[in-house]
Amino acid sequence: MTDDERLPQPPTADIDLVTVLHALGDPVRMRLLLSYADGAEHSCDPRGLGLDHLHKSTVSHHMRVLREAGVTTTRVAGRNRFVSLRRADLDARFPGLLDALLASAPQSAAVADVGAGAGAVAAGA
Amino acid sequence: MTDDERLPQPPTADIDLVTVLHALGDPVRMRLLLSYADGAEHSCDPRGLGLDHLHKSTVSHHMRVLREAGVTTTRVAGRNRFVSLRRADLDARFPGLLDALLASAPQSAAVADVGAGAGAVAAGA
DNA sequence: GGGATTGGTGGATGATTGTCAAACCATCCC
DNA sequence: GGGATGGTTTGACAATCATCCACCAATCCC
Repeated sequence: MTDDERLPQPPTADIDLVTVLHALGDPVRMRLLLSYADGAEHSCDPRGLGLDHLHKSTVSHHMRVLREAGVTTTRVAGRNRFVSLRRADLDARFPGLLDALLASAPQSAAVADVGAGAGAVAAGA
Repeated sequence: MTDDERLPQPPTADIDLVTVLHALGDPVRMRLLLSYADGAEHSCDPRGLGLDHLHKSTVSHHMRVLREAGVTTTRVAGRNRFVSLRRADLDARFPGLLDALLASAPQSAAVADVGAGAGAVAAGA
């Protein structure tokens, strides 16, 4: 499960705060973060996340930025990639940051802004 | 004191999380944030902040970005500008965020040479 | 194998952005 | 008035970035 192949990502100690903030300082990536906040693994399919207006490659680009910043991890399983939040790593490196962000974000990054959020693709499944 | 003229800034309710994160997703502005974390008012002089390598207009630009994002407030007194953190506003809008940032930042945005707290400026000069 | 599915790569392009330089403006002080 | 001081504005320029498009790569299923 969790020991599949993973796309390259920075080790926990190398996660840089400014890089993380830069990654999250974009409405699309903030929207992705909110989706990943449920702790579940998500496919790369942006449908249902209110990002239908974006090209697939654009979403792919944003997910890469999040991963390279250390925000997410991507597990490769067959032709699917399962993206999830590196919550433990982020909490260890920046205690309280993620909680504060997730508590504050919905007010500023309302789903209505980007579209209707139908929820996680793989959440709970 | 605090009712001098102030440069334009967004009202508290309009401070947007993504905009704030975008503003802080830059090493120079993160450095400024750390300087302002002492709660004091600071002149626009970047000397002593480890930003000596930057042109003054560049620093001015970064301070404008911070102010327009709602991170700082600027009081105009004579020919001086006194910049300070909008800590109460930020805490009200994003509880815990600033604390988490300031607790985490020094690890990532360490400044090599700054040994003097010459950043804080007494208004009575 | 052949086709469908899932997702990424690379190029192109327009928009932001970080930076410097020089000019400018307001204020203080002699 | 005339400098000197503190800071902003404007313009220019290179770098980064977000986005789209067309094509590609790996995998699953029949």
